[in-house]
Amino acid sequence: MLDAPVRDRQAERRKATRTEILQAAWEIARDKGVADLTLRDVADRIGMRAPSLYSYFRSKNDIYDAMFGQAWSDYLAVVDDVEPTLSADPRSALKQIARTFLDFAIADPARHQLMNQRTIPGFVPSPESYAPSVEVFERGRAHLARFGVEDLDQFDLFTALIGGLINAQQANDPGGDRWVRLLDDAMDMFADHVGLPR
Amino acid sequence: MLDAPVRDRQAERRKATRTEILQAAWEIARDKGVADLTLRDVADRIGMRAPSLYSYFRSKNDIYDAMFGQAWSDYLAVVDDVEPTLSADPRSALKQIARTFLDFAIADPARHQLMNQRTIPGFVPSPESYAPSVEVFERGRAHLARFGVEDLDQFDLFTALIGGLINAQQANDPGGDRWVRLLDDAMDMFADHVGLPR
DNA sequence: GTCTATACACCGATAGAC
DNA sequence: GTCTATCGGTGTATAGAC
Repeated sequence: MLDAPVRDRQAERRKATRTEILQAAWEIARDKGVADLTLRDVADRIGMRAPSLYSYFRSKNDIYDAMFGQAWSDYLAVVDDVEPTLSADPRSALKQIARTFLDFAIADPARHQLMNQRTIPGFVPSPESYAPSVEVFERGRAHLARFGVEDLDQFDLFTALIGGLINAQQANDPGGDRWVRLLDDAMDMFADHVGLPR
Repeated sequence: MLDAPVRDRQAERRKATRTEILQAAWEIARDKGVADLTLRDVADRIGMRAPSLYSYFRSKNDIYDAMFGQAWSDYLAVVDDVEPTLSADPRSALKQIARTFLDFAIADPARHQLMNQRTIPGFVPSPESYAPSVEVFERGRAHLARFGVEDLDQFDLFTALIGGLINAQQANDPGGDRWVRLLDDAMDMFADHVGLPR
């Protein structure tokens, strides 16, 4: 009996194909909207037939689920990069945290819709895909707690405020900056409310 | 040549059928989600075949458009009812205005999605259907202006704040009250920010 | 294992008989 | 005005070629 090979070339290939499928799906989602994604479009883009995708994902919602997890993992990586560079001044750090999230959302509205809205019929993220989003949430909470903002209600208000600006922007002035440019003002309002020093 | 009849029975009947179609559409939207609405379901509910709907609406998006306009007109009627009863105290009135909008949104999530999110593929409200939402917007702006909150940026922040709470509620804790119960606190935060008396 | 061909049920929309 | 029939498109399932 032979030893198992050190590298599992087949598993590597499989994973590479999955990545290729997801990449194509993201391109189409950015282009036509995440709700207008079709399996035939995805397959076409990588030279496959639609049913072949079922060798890599159990359903279309499974693809959405992988995209959801990937998006939040990507943002978690952004948080990892940004966190060490955050200002020691609470008010400045608050604005940096908010700005980072907002920039990420605005850069890709389709991704934001998938990550933060529950708008795709029948799609509910799996616990595994949901995990990185929970981690991002906890990171933010922990960081604000260092400033003395420890109340969950206050953190919920913080996230709702940022999300509200993003949603208003995308729904009422897509591509513009009417709401987005209010972010710093909004963060000052919040900082005052929770008693951060000026 | 005969005089035209005083009542146009045919037009009345036509309008009644349109109303019946919309009513059925709302029931299904509430039940299965606004994005899961199908013409066959709507037709079935009123004892028609799907193609017959095209005698009353030019497309499915036309139905969405009528629903959009109806929802905002309904809310405008709510505003009409509530406005005379608003408190003379700016801070209290602010909370009443916000609470009214939030209650309307939470009472029917499908309606809120249609009214305030741009999430249905290919649907863009027509100018006629958009008009009542503009009117609601102007009413709110005018009312806040009476308290000295005249800056458009401040009003935009006000609407984003309320919408953010609603969206966070529906996306992360549907049916609960984790974000919704923060409304009064959020309104106090905003009132402080714009300098309303305590 | 990977992919294709084929099929099914459903969708919005249209044509045409009555 | 309402119907039947049908079209092209969708997600999904499966049998079978390689």
